[in-house]
Amino acid sequence: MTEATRRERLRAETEREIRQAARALLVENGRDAVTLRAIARKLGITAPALYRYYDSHDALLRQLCDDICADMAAALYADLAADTSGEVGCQVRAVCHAFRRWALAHPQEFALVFASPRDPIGADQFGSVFLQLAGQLIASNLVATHADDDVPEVLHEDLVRFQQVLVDAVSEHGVTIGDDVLNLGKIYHVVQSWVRLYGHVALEVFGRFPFAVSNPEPMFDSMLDQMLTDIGFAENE
Amino acid sequence: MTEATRRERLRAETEREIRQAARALLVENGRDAVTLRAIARKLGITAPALYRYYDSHDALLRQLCDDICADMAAALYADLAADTSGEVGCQVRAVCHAFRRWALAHPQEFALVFASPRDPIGADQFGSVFLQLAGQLIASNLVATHADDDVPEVLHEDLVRFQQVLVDAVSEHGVTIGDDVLNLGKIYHVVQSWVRLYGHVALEVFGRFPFAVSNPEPMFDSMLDQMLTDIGFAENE
DNA sequence: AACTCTTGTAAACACCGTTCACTGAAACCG
DNA sequence: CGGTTTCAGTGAACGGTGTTTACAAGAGTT
Repeated sequence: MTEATRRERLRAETEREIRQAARALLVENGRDAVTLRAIARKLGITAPALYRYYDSHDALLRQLCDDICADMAAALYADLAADTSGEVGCQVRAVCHAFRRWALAHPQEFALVFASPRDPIGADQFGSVFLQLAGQLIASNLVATHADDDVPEVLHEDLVRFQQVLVDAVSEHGVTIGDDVLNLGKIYHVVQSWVRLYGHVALEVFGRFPFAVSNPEPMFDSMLDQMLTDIGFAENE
Repeated sequence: MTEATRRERLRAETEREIRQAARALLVENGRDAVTLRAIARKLGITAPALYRYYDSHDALLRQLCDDICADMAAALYADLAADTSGEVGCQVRAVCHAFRRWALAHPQEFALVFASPRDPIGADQFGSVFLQLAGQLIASNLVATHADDDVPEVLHEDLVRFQQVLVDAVSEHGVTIGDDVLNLGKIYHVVQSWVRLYGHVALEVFGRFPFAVSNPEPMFDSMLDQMLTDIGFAENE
Protein backbone atom coordinates (compact mmCIF):
# COMPACT_ATOMS: atom_id res chain seq x y z
CA MET A 1 0.00 0.00 0.00
CA THR A 2 2.19 2.76 1.31
CA GLU A 3 5.41 2.43 -0.60
CA ALA A 4 7.15 4.80 1.79
CA THR A 5 9.06 3.43 4.72
CA ARG A 6 8.10 4.35 8.24
CA ARG A 7 10.93 6.85 8.36
CA GLU A 8 9.85 8.50 5.14
CA ARG A 9 6.30 8.79 6.40
CA LEU A 10 7.42 10.45 9.60
CA ARG A 11 9.64 12.82 7.70
CA ALA A 12 6.84 13.81 5.33
CA GLU A 13 4.54 14.37 8.28
CA THR A 14 7.06 16.62 10.04
CA GLU A 15 7.62 18.57 6.85
CA ARG A 16 3.90 19.08 6.55
CA GLU A 17 3.72 20.36 10.11
CA ILE A 18 6.58 22.76 9.48
CA ARG A 19 4.81 24.29 6.49
CA GLN A 20 1.58 24.48 8.42
CA ALA A 21 3.22 26.20 11.39
CA ALA A 22 5.04 28.66 9.13
CA ARG A 23 1.82 29.49 7.37
CA ALA A 24 -0.05 30.02 10.63
CA LEU A 25 2.65 32.37 11.90
CA LEU A 26 2.57 34.38 8.68
CA VAL A 27 -1.18 34.74 8.78
CA GLU A 28 -1.35 35.59 12.47
CA ASN A 29 1.56 37.96 12.89
CA GLY A 30 3.06 38.79 9.52
CA ARG A 31 6.22 37.97 7.64
CA ASP A 32 8.59 38.92 10.43
CA ALA A 33 6.91 36.43 12.76
CA VAL A 34 7.85 33.47 10.56
CA THR A 35 10.84 32.52 12.66
CA LEU A 36 12.73 29.26 12.78
CA ARG A 37 12.49 29.20 16.54
CA ALA A 38 8.79 30.06 16.53
CA ILE A 39 8.11 27.27 14.06
CA ALA A 40 10.16 24.84 16.12
CA ARG A 41 8.32 25.91 19.25
CA LYS A 42 4.99 25.08 17.60
CA LEU A 43 6.27 21.60 16.75
CA GLY A 44 7.81 21.01 20.16
CA ILE A 45 11.32 20.67 18.73
CA THR A 46 14.37 22.92 18.65
CA ALA A 47 15.33 25.33 15.89
CA PRO A 48 18.43 23.57 14.55
CA ALA A 49 16.31 20.50 13.84
CA LEU A 50 14.66 22.47 11.04
CA TYR A 51 17.96 22.48 9.20
CA ARG A 52 17.35 18.76 8.54
CA TYR A 53 14.46 19.93 6.33
CA TYR A 54 15.51 23.30 4.92
CA ASP A 55 18.92 24.73 4.10
CA SER A 56 18.12 28.11 5.57
CA HIS A 57 15.42 30.44 6.77
CA ASP A 58 15.31 31.91 3.29
CA ALA A 59 14.75 28.52 1.66
CA LEU A 60 11.86 27.91 4.04
CA LEU A 61 10.31 31.23 3.06
CA ARG A 62 10.60 30.29 -0.61
CA GLN A 63 8.85 27.02 0.10
CA LEU A 64 6.17 29.01 1.91
CA CYS A 65 5.69 31.14 -1.20
CA ASP A 66 5.24 28.06 -3.33
CA ASP A 67 2.67 26.65 -0.92
CA ILE A 68 0.77 29.91 -0.95
CA CYS A 69 0.71 29.96 -4.74
CA ALA A 70 -0.55 26.41 -4.86
CA ASP A 71 -3.30 27.17 -2.36
CA MET A 72 -4.33 30.30 -4.20
CA ALA A 73 -4.45 28.43 -7.48
CA ALA A 74 -6.66 25.81 -5.83
CA ALA A 75 -9.00 28.47 -4.48
CA LEU A 76 -9.23 30.14 -7.88
CA TYR A 77 -9.90 26.84 -9.65
CA ALA A 78 -12.58 26.05 -7.09
CA ASP A 79 -14.36 29.33 -7.73
CA LEU A 80 -13.96 28.77 -11.45
CA ALA A 81 -15.51 25.32 -11.17
CA ALA A 82 -18.40 26.76 -9.18
CA ASP A 83 -19.37 28.80 -12.23
CA THR A 84 -21.64 26.55 -14.24
CA SER A 85 -22.67 29.11 -16.82
CA GLY A 86 -20.37 27.74 -19.48
CA GLU A 87 -19.83 31.31 -20.62
CA VAL A 88 -16.19 32.31 -20.79
CA GLY A 89 -17.10 35.86 -19.84
CA CYS A 90 -18.68 34.65 -16.62
CA GLN A 91 -15.68 32.48 -15.93
CA VAL A 92 -13.29 35.39 -16.31
CA ARG A 93 -15.44 37.41 -13.97
CA ALA A 94 -15.52 34.55 -11.48
CA VAL A 95 -11.76 34.14 -11.44
CA CYS A 96 -11.13 37.87 -11.10
CA HIS A 97 -13.55 38.04 -8.19
CA ALA A 98 -11.91 35.00 -6.68
CA PHE A 99 -8.49 36.62 -6.97
CA ARG A 100 -9.67 39.77 -5.23
CA ARG A 101 -11.48 37.79 -2.54
CA TRP A 102 -8.42 35.63 -1.90
CA ALA A 103 -6.08 38.64 -1.72
CA LEU A 104 -8.31 40.50 0.73
CA ALA A 105 -8.69 37.39 2.89
CA HIS A 106 -4.94 36.70 2.83
CA PRO A 107 -3.18 40.07 2.85
CA GLN A 108 0.04 38.78 4.37
CA GLU A 109 0.30 35.99 1.84
CA PHE A 110 -0.52 38.38 -0.98
CA ALA A 111 2.17 40.81 0.13
CA LEU A 112 4.76 38.05 0.40
CA VAL A 113 4.04 36.54 -2.99
CA PHE A 114 3.02 39.50 -5.11
CA ALA A 115 4.85 42.45 -3.65
CA SER A 116 8.34 41.39 -2.65
CA PRO A 117 11.37 42.54 -4.58
CA ARG A 118 12.64 38.97 -4.83
CA ASP A 119 13.60 36.56 -7.52
CA PRO A 120 10.90 35.87 -10.10
CA ILE A 121 8.12 33.71 -8.79
CA GLY A 122 7.72 30.07 -9.64
CA ALA A 123 5.86 30.46 -12.91
CA ASP A 124 4.53 26.92 -12.71
CA GLN A 125 2.65 27.81 -9.58
CA PHE A 126 1.80 31.43 -9.97
CA GLY A 127 -0.28 32.21 -12.96
CA SER A 128 -1.19 28.83 -14.29
CA VAL A 129 -4.85 29.43 -13.60
CA PHE A 130 -4.68 32.85 -15.18
CA LEU A 131 -2.81 31.52 -18.18
CA GLN A 132 -5.18 28.62 -18.54
CA LEU A 133 -8.20 30.86 -18.48
CA ALA A 134 -6.59 33.50 -20.65
CA GLY A 135 -5.89 30.81 -23.20
CA GLN A 136 -9.49 29.62 -23.17
CA LEU A 137 -10.68 33.18 -23.39
CA ILE A 138 -8.53 33.84 -26.41
CA ALA A 139 -9.41 30.54 -28.02
CA SER A 140 -13.09 31.31 -27.80
CA ASN A 141 -14.12 33.51 -30.67
CA LEU A 142 -16.25 35.62 -28.38
CA VAL A 143 -13.33 37.94 -28.08
CA ALA A 144 -13.37 40.71 -30.59
CA THR A 145 -10.49 40.57 -32.99
CA HIS A 146 -7.73 43.06 -32.48
CA ALA A 147 -5.49 43.46 -35.46
CA ASP A 148 -1.83 42.74 -34.88
CA ASP A 149 -0.82 46.17 -36.09
CA ASP A 150 -2.75 47.74 -33.22
CA VAL A 151 0.17 46.95 -30.97
CA PRO A 152 3.50 48.72 -31.38
CA GLU A 153 6.19 46.91 -33.32
CA VAL A 154 8.61 46.94 -30.35
CA LEU A 155 6.19 44.89 -28.26
CA HIS A 156 5.96 42.05 -30.76
CA GLU A 157 9.00 40.19 -29.51
CA ASP A 158 7.74 40.05 -25.93
CA LEU A 159 4.17 39.31 -26.89
CA VAL A 160 5.29 36.45 -29.12
CA ARG A 161 7.08 35.01 -26.11
CA PHE A 162 3.93 35.37 -24.03
CA GLN A 163 1.99 33.82 -26.90
CA GLN A 164 4.20 30.76 -26.59
CA VAL A 165 3.69 30.65 -22.82
CA LEU A 166 -0.06 30.75 -23.35
CA VAL A 167 -0.04 28.04 -26.00
CA ASP A 168 2.03 25.83 -23.73
CA ALA A 169 -0.23 26.47 -20.73
CA VAL A 170 -3.36 25.66 -22.69
CA SER A 171 -1.92 22.64 -24.46
CA GLU A 172 -0.93 21.24 -21.08
CA HIS A 173 -4.64 20.92 -20.47
CA GLY A 174 -5.14 19.12 -23.73
CA VAL A 175 -6.42 22.00 -25.81
CA THR A 176 -4.58 23.14 -28.90
CA ILE A 177 -5.28 26.46 -30.53
CA GLY A 178 -4.14 27.94 -33.79
CA ASP A 179 -2.11 31.06 -34.26
CA ASP A 180 -5.00 32.71 -36.05
CA VAL A 181 -7.23 32.91 -32.97
CA LEU A 182 -4.32 33.85 -30.74
CA ASN A 183 -3.01 36.97 -32.35
CA LEU A 184 -0.87 39.59 -30.69
CA GLY A 185 -3.66 42.11 -30.33
CA LYS A 186 -5.63 39.75 -28.11
CA ILE A 187 -2.57 38.86 -26.10
CA TYR A 188 -1.83 42.50 -25.54
CA HIS A 189 -5.27 42.98 -24.05
CA VAL A 190 -4.75 40.06 -21.70
CA VAL A 191 -1.62 41.72 -20.38
CA GLN A 192 -3.45 45.02 -19.97
CA SER A 193 -6.20 43.24 -18.07
CA TRP A 194 -3.67 41.73 -15.69
CA VAL A 195 -2.26 45.21 -15.09
CA ARG A 196 -5.67 46.54 -14.10
CA LEU A 197 -6.71 43.51 -12.06
CA TYR A 198 -3.44 43.42 -10.15
CA GLY A 199 -3.40 47.20 -9.76
CA HIS A 200 -6.85 47.37 -8.23
CA VAL A 201 -6.38 44.41 -5.92
CA ALA A 202 -2.95 45.51 -4.71
CA LEU A 203 -4.14 49.07 -4.08
CA GLU A 204 -7.06 47.74 -2.12
CA VAL A 205 -5.02 45.28 -0.07
CA PHE A 206 -2.36 47.86 0.73
CA GLY A 207 -4.82 50.71 1.23
CA ARG A 208 -3.12 52.91 -1.33
CA PHE A 209 -6.09 54.43 -3.07
CA PRO A 210 -5.74 58.21 -2.93
CA PHE A 211 -8.78 58.45 -0.68
CA ALA A 212 -10.59 56.26 1.80
CA VAL A 213 -12.77 53.88 -0.15
CA SER A 214 -15.72 52.82 1.95
CA ASN A 215 -17.23 50.52 -0.62
CA PRO A 216 -14.54 48.98 -2.82
CA GLU A 217 -16.51 46.10 -4.27
CA PRO A 218 -18.68 48.05 -6.71
CA MET A 219 -15.60 49.96 -7.77
CA PHE A 220 -13.96 46.63 -8.55
CA ASP A 221 -17.04 45.48 -10.42
CA SER A 222 -17.05 48.68 -12.40
CA MET A 223 -13.38 48.24 -13.29
CA LEU A 224 -14.10 44.66 -14.30
CA ASP A 225 -16.94 45.74 -16.56
CA GLN A 226 -14.69 48.24 -18.28
CA MET A 227 -11.96 45.62 -18.57
CA LEU A 228 -14.26 43.07 -20.14
CA THR A 229 -15.62 45.67 -22.51
CA ASP A 230 -12.11 46.64 -23.59
CA ILE A 231 -11.14 43.03 -24.05
CA GLY A 232 -14.09 42.46 -26.33
CA PHE A 233 -17.03 41.32 -24.23
CA ALA A 234 -20.34 43.07 -24.09
CA GLU A 235 -20.94 44.70 -20.73
CA ASN A 236 -23.93 42.49 -20.03
CA GLU A 237 -23.27 39.00 -21.28
CA MET B 1 21.41 84.42 12.37
CA THR B 2 20.98 80.87 13.53
CA GLU B 3 18.23 81.02 16.13
CA ALA B 4 18.97 77.50 17.25
CA THR B 5 21.31 76.91 20.10
CA ARG B 6 24.46 74.90 19.64
CA ARG B 7 22.81 71.84 21.16
CA GLU B 8 19.82 72.12 18.88
CA ARG B 9 22.06 72.35 15.84
CA LEU B 10 24.00 69.27 16.86
CA ARG B 11 20.79 67.36 17.49
CA ALA B 12 19.38 68.31 14.10
CA GLU B 13 22.60 67.28 12.42
CA THR B 14 22.60 63.89 14.15
CA GLU B 15 18.98 63.34 13.24
CA ARG B 16 19.84 64.08 9.62
CA GLU B 17 22.68 61.56 9.74
CA ILE B 18 20.38 58.92 11.21
CA ARG B 19 17.88 59.31 8.39
CA GLN B 20 20.64 59.27 5.83
CA ALA B 21 22.20 56.11 7.27
CA ALA B 22 18.82 54.37 7.46
CA ARG B 23 18.11 55.27 3.85
CA ALA B 24 21.50 53.99 2.69
CA LEU B 25 20.98 50.68 4.48
CA LEU B 26 17.54 50.26 2.94
CA VAL B 27 18.83 50.96 -0.56
CA GLU B 28 21.90 48.75 -0.22
CA ASN B 29 20.53 45.71 1.55
CA GLY B 30 16.76 45.94 1.81
CA ARG B 31 14.26 46.55 4.57
CA ASP B 32 15.63 43.93 6.93
CA ALA B 33 19.03 45.60 6.91
CA VAL B 34 17.65 48.80 8.43
CA THR B 35 18.77 47.95 11.93
CA LEU B 36 19.21 50.20 14.90
CA ARG B 37 22.63 48.76 15.54
CA ALA B 38 23.67 49.09 11.90
CA ILE B 39 22.57 52.72 11.83
CA ALA B 40 24.41 53.42 15.06
CA ARG B 41 27.52 51.73 13.65
CA LYS B 42 27.46 54.05 10.65
CA LEU B 43 27.32 57.08 12.95
CA GLY B 44 29.97 55.76 15.33
CA ILE B 45 27.60 55.66 18.27
CA THR B 46 25.79 52.88 20.13
CA ALA B 47 22.29 51.62 19.47
CA PRO B 48 20.59 52.85 22.66
CA ALA B 49 21.60 56.40 21.77
CA LEU B 50 19.09 56.26 18.92
CA TYR B 51 16.31 56.09 21.49
CA ARG B 52 17.05 59.76 22.23
CA TYR B 53 15.73 60.45 18.70
CA TYR B 54 13.09 57.81 18.03
CA ASP B 55 10.76 55.94 20.34
CA SER B 56 11.31 52.61 18.62
CA HIS B 57 12.58 50.86 15.55
CA ASP B 58 9.10 51.05 14.15
CA ALA B 59 8.88 54.80 14.60
CA LEU B 60 12.16 55.18 12.78
CA LEU B 61 10.82 53.12 9.87
CA ARG B 62 7.76 55.35 9.70
CA GLN B 63 9.98 58.40 9.55
CA LEU B 64 11.90 56.68 6.78
CA CYS B 65 8.68 56.21 4.84
CA ASP B 66 7.87 59.90 5.18
CA ASP B 67 11.32 60.87 3.95
CA ILE B 68 10.97 58.58 0.96
CA CYS B 69 7.60 60.06 0.07
CA ALA B 70 9.01 63.57 0.31
CA ASP B 71 11.96 62.68 -1.90
CA MET B 72 9.74 60.99 -4.44
CA ALA B 73 7.43 63.98 -4.55
CA ALA B 74 10.45 66.23 -5.12
CA ALA B 75 11.66 64.02 -7.96
CA LEU B 76 8.23 64.02 -9.57
CA TYR B 77 7.86 67.77 -9.25
CA ALA B 78 11.31 68.20 -10.79
CA ASP B 79 10.38 66.11 -13.81
CA LEU B 80 7.11 67.98 -14.02
CA ALA B 81 8.91 71.32 -13.98
CA ALA B 82 11.27 70.07 -16.70
CA ASP B 83 8.30 69.82 -19.03
CA THR B 84 7.97 73.23 -20.64
CA SER B 85 5.27 72.32 -23.13
CA GLY B 86 2.50 73.92 -21.11
CA GLU B 87 0.23 71.12 -22.28
CA VAL B 88 -1.49 69.27 -19.47
CA GLY B 89 -1.35 66.05 -21.46
CA CYS B 90 2.42 66.28 -21.71
CA GLN B 91 2.61 67.03 -18.00
CA VAL B 92 0.59 63.97 -17.12
CA ARG B 93 2.83 61.89 -19.30
CA ALA B 94 5.92 63.41 -17.71
CA VAL B 95 4.75 62.67 -14.18
CA CYS B 96 3.75 59.10 -15.02
CA HIS B 97 7.11 58.48 -16.61
CA ALA B 98 8.80 60.06 -13.60
CA PHE B 99 6.86 57.79 -11.26
CA ARG B 100 7.91 54.69 -13.18
CA ARG B 101 11.52 55.86 -13.40
CA TRP B 102 11.64 56.59 -9.69
CA ALA B 103 10.09 53.24 -8.76
CA LEU B 104 12.51 51.27 -10.93
CA ALA B 105 15.47 53.20 -9.58
CA HIS B 106 14.31 52.76 -5.96
CA PRO B 107 12.70 49.31 -5.73
CA GLN B 108 13.31 48.90 -1.99
CA GLU B 109 11.79 52.29 -1.23
CA PHE B 110 8.88 51.57 -3.52
CA ALA B 111 8.21 48.25 -1.84
CA LEU B 112 8.35 49.80 1.63
CA VAL B 113 6.04 52.68 0.83
CA PHE B 114 3.64 51.25 -1.73
CA ALA B 115 3.43 47.56 -0.92
CA SER B 116 3.40 47.09 2.82
CA PRO B 117 0.29 45.98 4.65
CA ARG B 118 0.67 48.81 7.15
CA ASP B 119 -1.32 51.73 8.38
CA PRO B 120 -2.47 54.15 5.68
CA ILE B 121 0.33 56.27 4.34
CA GLY B 122 0.78 59.92 5.21
CA ALA B 123 -1.60 61.42 2.66
CA ASP B 124 0.07 64.80 2.91
CA GLN B 125 3.26 63.38 1.56
CA PHE B 126 2.18 60.60 -0.68
CA GLY B 127 0.00 61.65 -3.53
CA SER B 128 0.11 65.41 -3.28
CA VAL B 129 1.80 65.65 -6.63
CA PHE B 130 -0.65 63.23 -8.16
CA LEU B 131 -3.57 65.03 -6.63
CA GLN B 132 -2.24 68.39 -7.68
CA LEU B 133 -1.78 67.26 -11.25
CA ALA B 134 -5.05 65.40 -11.33
CA GLY B 135 -6.78 68.55 -10.20
CA GLN B 136 -5.16 70.60 -12.93
CA LEU B 137 -5.99 67.94 -15.44
CA ILE B 138 -9.61 67.97 -14.47
CA ALA B 139 -9.75 71.74 -14.29
CA SER B 140 -8.50 72.02 -17.84
CA ASN B 141 -11.33 71.56 -20.24
CA LEU B 142 -9.19 69.41 -22.49
CA VAL B 143 -10.60 66.43 -20.71
CA ALA B 144 -13.61 65.01 -22.42
CA THR B 145 -16.76 65.26 -20.40
CA HIS B 146 -17.98 62.10 -18.76
CA ALA B 147 -21.53 62.27 -17.59
CA ASP B 148 -22.06 61.61 -13.92
CA ASP B 149 -24.51 58.84 -14.64
CA ASP B 150 -21.75 56.86 -16.35
CA VAL B 151 -20.53 55.81 -12.94
CA PRO B 152 -22.59 53.47 -10.77
CA GLU B 153 -24.72 55.04 -8.06
CA VAL B 154 -22.92 53.13 -5.29
CA LEU B 155 -19.64 54.81 -6.15
CA HIS B 156 -20.96 58.33 -5.78
CA GLU B 157 -20.37 58.57 -2.07
CA ASP B 158 -16.70 57.64 -2.33
CA LEU B 159 -16.08 59.70 -5.44
CA VAL B 160 -17.61 62.75 -3.80
CA ARG B 161 -15.16 62.29 -0.96
CA PHE B 162 -12.30 62.05 -3.45
CA GLN B 163 -13.72 65.12 -5.18
CA GLN B 164 -13.33 67.01 -1.93
CA VAL B 165 -9.76 65.75 -1.51
CA LEU B 166 -8.95 66.96 -5.01
CA VAL B 167 -10.53 70.36 -4.52
CA ASP B 168 -8.60 70.79 -1.28
CA ALA B 169 -5.33 69.69 -2.89
CA VAL B 170 -5.73 72.08 -5.77
CA SER B 171 -6.93 74.99 -3.70
CA GLU B 172 -3.87 74.56 -1.48
CA HIS B 173 -1.93 75.68 -4.53
CA GLY B 174 -4.12 78.71 -4.98
CA VAL B 175 -6.34 77.38 -7.74
CA THR B 176 -10.07 77.10 -7.25
CA ILE B 177 -12.26 75.07 -9.55
CA GLY B 178 -15.96 74.76 -9.87
CA ASP B 179 -18.01 71.65 -9.39
CA ASP B 180 -19.07 71.75 -13.01
CA VAL B 181 -15.60 70.98 -14.38
CA LEU B 182 -14.90 68.45 -11.68
CA ASN B 183 -17.74 66.00 -12.12
CA LEU B 184 -17.79 62.45 -10.88
CA GLY B 185 -17.20 60.91 -14.30
CA LYS B 186 -13.86 62.64 -14.61
CA ILE B 187 -12.89 61.72 -11.08
CA TYR B 188 -13.73 58.13 -11.76
CA HIS B 189 -11.32 58.11 -14.68
CA VAL B 190 -8.57 59.57 -12.54
CA VAL B 191 -8.98 56.69 -10.12
CA GLN B 192 -8.93 54.19 -12.97
CA SER B 193 -5.76 55.79 -14.29
CA TRP B 194 -4.10 55.42 -10.92
CA VAL B 195 -5.06 51.74 -10.92
CA ARG B 196 -3.37 51.18 -14.27
CA LEU B 197 -0.33 53.31 -13.54
CA TYR B 198 0.26 51.68 -10.17
CA GLY B 199 -0.48 48.22 -11.54
CA HIS B 200 2.02 48.45 -14.35
CA VAL B 201 4.77 49.98 -12.25
CA ALA B 202 4.34 47.53 -9.37
CA LEU B 203 4.26 44.54 -11.70
CA GLU B 204 7.44 45.76 -13.34
CA VAL B 205 9.25 46.52 -10.11
CA PHE B 206 8.29 43.19 -8.58
CA GLY B 207 8.78 41.20 -11.79
CA ARG B 208 5.25 39.83 -11.71
CA PHE B 209 4.31 40.06 -15.36
CA PRO B 210 3.19 36.62 -16.51
CA PHE B 211 6.21 36.38 -18.83
CA ALA B 212 9.68 37.81 -19.03
CA VAL B 213 9.40 41.30 -20.46
CA SER B 214 12.62 42.22 -22.20
CA ASN B 215 11.53 45.70 -23.20
CA PRO B 216 9.07 47.12 -20.65
CA GLU B 217 9.32 50.79 -21.57
CA PRO B 218 7.34 50.70 -24.83
CA MET B 219 4.75 48.57 -23.07
CA PHE B 220 4.45 51.29 -20.46
CA ASP B 221 4.19 53.93 -23.17
CA SER B 222 1.51 51.93 -24.86
CA MET B 223 -0.44 51.61 -21.62
CA LEU B 224 -0.04 55.32 -21.06
CA ASP B 225 -1.38 56.11 -24.52
CA GLN B 226 -4.42 53.98 -23.87
CA MET B 227 -4.88 55.57 -20.47
CA LEU B 228 -4.73 59.09 -21.87
CA THR B 229 -7.11 58.16 -24.62
CA ASP B 230 -9.58 56.76 -22.12
CA ILE B 231 -9.28 59.79 -19.92
CA GLY B 232 -10.12 62.03 -22.81
CA PHE B 233 -6.88 63.06 -24.52
CA ALA B 234 -6.12 62.42 -28.14
CA GLU B 235 -3.42 59.78 -28.56
CA ASN B 236 -1.08 62.28 -30.24
CA GLU B 237 -1.37 65.62 -28.56
C1' DA C 1 24.97 -7.97 17.21
C1' DA C 2 27.43 -4.49 14.77
C1' DC C 3 27.15 -0.83 11.77
C1' DT C 4 25.28 3.18 9.25
C1' DC C 5 22.00 6.68 8.48
C1' DT C 6 18.83 9.89 10.21
C1' DT C 7 16.72 12.92 13.37
C1' DG C 8 16.98 15.41 17.08
C1' DT C 9 19.49 17.97 21.05
C1' DA C 10 22.55 21.38 23.67
C1' DA C 11 25.88 24.78 23.50
C1' DA C 12 27.82 28.43 21.38
C1' DC C 13 28.41 32.69 18.26
C1' DA C 14 27.06 36.93 16.46
C1' DC C 15 23.39 39.75 15.69
C1' DC C 16 18.84 42.01 16.84
C1' DG C 17 15.34 45.53 19.74
C1' DT C 18 14.88 47.37 24.13
C1' DT C 19 15.62 48.85 29.07
C1' DC C 20 18.21 50.80 32.77
C1' DA C 21 21.64 52.86 35.61
C1' DC C 22 25.14 55.75 34.81
C1' DT C 23 28.62 59.54 32.96
C1' DG C 24 30.13 63.76 31.30
C1' DA C 25 29.52 67.85 29.22
C1' DA C 26 26.58 71.61 27.72
C1' DA C 27 23.15 74.90 29.17
C1' DC C 28 20.96 77.51 32.49
C1' DC C 29 20.45 80.38 36.71
C1' DG C 30 21.08 82.87 41.02
C1' DC D 1 31.51 82.68 38.96
C1' DG D 2 29.50 78.23 41.19
C1' DG D 3 25.74 75.16 41.54
C1' DT D 4 22.19 72.83 39.26
C1' DT D 5 19.60 70.96 35.63
C1' DT D 6 19.21 68.99 31.09
C1' DC D 7 20.48 65.67 27.88
C1' DA D 8 23.23 62.94 24.42
C1' DG D 9 25.65 59.03 24.79
C1' DT D 10 27.64 54.60 27.18
C1' DG D 11 27.90 49.79 28.91
C1' DA D 12 25.70 46.01 30.67
C1' DA D 13 21.97 43.22 30.54
C1' DC D 14 17.58 40.49 28.89
C1' DG D 15 15.31 37.85 25.70
C1' DG D 16 14.92 37.18 20.93
C1' DT D 17 16.91 35.85 16.19
C1' DG D 18 19.71 32.67 12.25
C1' DT D 19 23.29 29.43 12.03
C1' DT D 20 27.12 26.09 13.11
C1' DT D 21 29.07 22.47 15.65
C1' DA D 22 29.62 18.39 18.34
C1' DC D 23 27.11 14.95 20.16
C1' DA D 24 23.31 11.44 21.47
C1' DA D 25 19.93 8.12 20.49
C1' DG D 26 16.90 5.61 17.83
C1' DA D 27 15.69 3.24 13.09
C1' DG D 28 17.16 0.51 9.35
C1' DT D 29 20.42 -2.60 7.38
C1' DT D 30 23.59 -6.40 7.06
